[in-house]
Parts: sequence; C-alpha cells; structure tokens
Amino acid sequence: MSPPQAARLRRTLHERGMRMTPQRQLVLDAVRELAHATPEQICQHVRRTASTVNITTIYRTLELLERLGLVRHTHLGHGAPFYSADEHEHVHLVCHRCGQVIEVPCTLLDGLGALLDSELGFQLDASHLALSGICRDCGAEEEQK
Amino acid sequence: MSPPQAARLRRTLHERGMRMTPQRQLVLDAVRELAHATPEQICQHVRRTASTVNITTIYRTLELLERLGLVRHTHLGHGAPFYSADEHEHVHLVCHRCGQVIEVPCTLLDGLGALLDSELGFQLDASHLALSGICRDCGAEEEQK
DNA sequence: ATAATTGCAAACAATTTGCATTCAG
DNA sequence: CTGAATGCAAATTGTTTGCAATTAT
Repeated sequence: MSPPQAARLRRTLHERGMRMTPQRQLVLDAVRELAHATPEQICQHVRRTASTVNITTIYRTLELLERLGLVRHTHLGHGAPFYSADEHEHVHLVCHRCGQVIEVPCTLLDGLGALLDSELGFQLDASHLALSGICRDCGAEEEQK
Repeated sequence: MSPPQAARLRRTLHERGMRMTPQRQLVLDAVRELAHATPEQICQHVRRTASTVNITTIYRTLELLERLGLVRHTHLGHGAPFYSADEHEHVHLVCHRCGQVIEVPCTLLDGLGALLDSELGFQLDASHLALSGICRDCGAEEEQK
C-alpha cells in the first residue's frame, strides 16, 4: 500500500542515524489509511496488527513523522488533534452544531491567502487550520423551526 | 466599566429563573478586561477580588455566559481556549513559528464566507477558529537565512 | 558494546462530574 | 423552605516524562 513511503521513511531515518521499526511503519500506514485520525484512533488501528504497541510510542512517532514532513496535524476545535498524511492537503470545515467535518480543496482559500499576504505579510497555511460554522444540513434544520 | 452589561446579564438570568451572583459578575468583567484569556487566567484575575472562587465556577460561568451569547471562545491551536466578549469580534491569525496572535477584522473573510455559502451551503463563523501560518516577522527571518 | 527505541508507570494539564453546603427569593 | 449556585474532591481525557528493559547495528 505504501512501499514508496516506507522506503522514503527508511532512507530519511537512516540519514539521521535513526532506525526503521515496525511501529513507525505501522503508524505511518495507519495515518494514511485512516485519513484523519486522533492519536487514540491511530493507536487502536495499529493495535489490530501489533497489540502491544503503547500509546506513548504513537505520540512519539507522530511527532517524529511530523518533523520529517510526512504527516501533519490539525486542531478541529475541541479535544485531540487529527493527523493526516502530508500530501493529503485540504481545508477542514467543522460544523459546530453536529460536529461534522467537511474537507474542501485548499484552493478555495487562495483569494484569502493573497489578501492576508498583501495586507499583513501573513503567509497562510491553509491545510493546518479548520474553519467553523454551520453546515448545510444544520442550517436547513434551523430554518424549519 | 460594564454597567449596561451587568444589567443585561441580570435581566437575562432573571428571565430564566437564574440568579445574578458576584461570581458571574466578576467573570464577565474579567473576560471584558482581559480581552482574550484562558479559563485559568480568568480565574487568576477574578481571585484578585474574590480569592476563594473556584475554577469549577469559572468553567461553569463561562459556559453559561456563552449560552447567553455574552462571551465566545476560540481555539488557537494547542491547549486551552481563549474567551472574549461577544461584541469584540475578530479573526485570529496564529503564527506557528513564534506563536504570536494577530487580530484582524472579520470583514477580511467576507469573500470567503460568501464563497463557502454559495458553493457548499456552509455558514462560516469567522471568529470561532484561528487561521495559522507564518507572520511577517518570521517570514522575513526565514528569508535572511 | 553502545546507542536508539520501546513500554510502563507516574506526572501533568485541562476539564468535568457528583455531591454536600450555602444562599437568595 | 426550596431550588439555584458554589466549592471541593475525585474522575476523565489528552499528553508528556523518566527510566529501565529491549533491540538493531
């Protein structure tokens, strides 16, 4: 499923005197398979294959993979952050009525990004953030009342 | 400093069979004075006047004030949320290099809001979440390297 | 051997809950 | 008196740290 990624990870680790381990492989695979998951969810998934992996290792590995640029995390408001593979860039819209998370392409924020840059010199990182609001379904429900 | 707010709070509470208390008054004042503060910071501030107020009461009061529409909170990424008075609307830009928080008017997101609404029926609440990126200063430092 | 990695238990931070006490109407 | 509000302690959740045991080179 992710042989090129595994190879890339192995190489990057080796360059820095670090080691490829089954745990690291499994965490990276889990992040890619689950698409957006919290450390806890990633841990559950990894444990289906290797039941003894500790949550501490999940945290340490996620931090490592993030430093290496292979994964990224986003805070969706409350609680635990969500991790996803680095290539999988998108903006998250969170409905604060029902909690649903909608992914939209980062290009939707191009206009805003350009505006913030020209006005304030702020370079927006669209994929790290979440926007909150009310989704279509909840908005419709609201109107019916 | 906030007599009209206090009156409004008292009235709103009374309508719902709830009571105005010194704690509620102090929490509301603290939120307005501190502009953006975490529950912990609000607690410190309130304790300068009433040293026995418990942090649990701070949490409960913030939740209440938010339900009543007098305050709102924003997640700036990691850790505790920040509370501010409802009228004080703005978008938060967080630099993920230096951690600086910049406030900008919500109107900067009007274009994006309209776009999300027409494309997805999503009603953006610009003031509830933060946008992340690199601020001007950190961007400049980056270039010098 | 020796250095990296892991697991485990304990510490920590932020928040919530249950419950007995206090207090205002 | 009665229900609302508070304080306190304990439970929960998410995360980090210290350290000893394990493992790859």
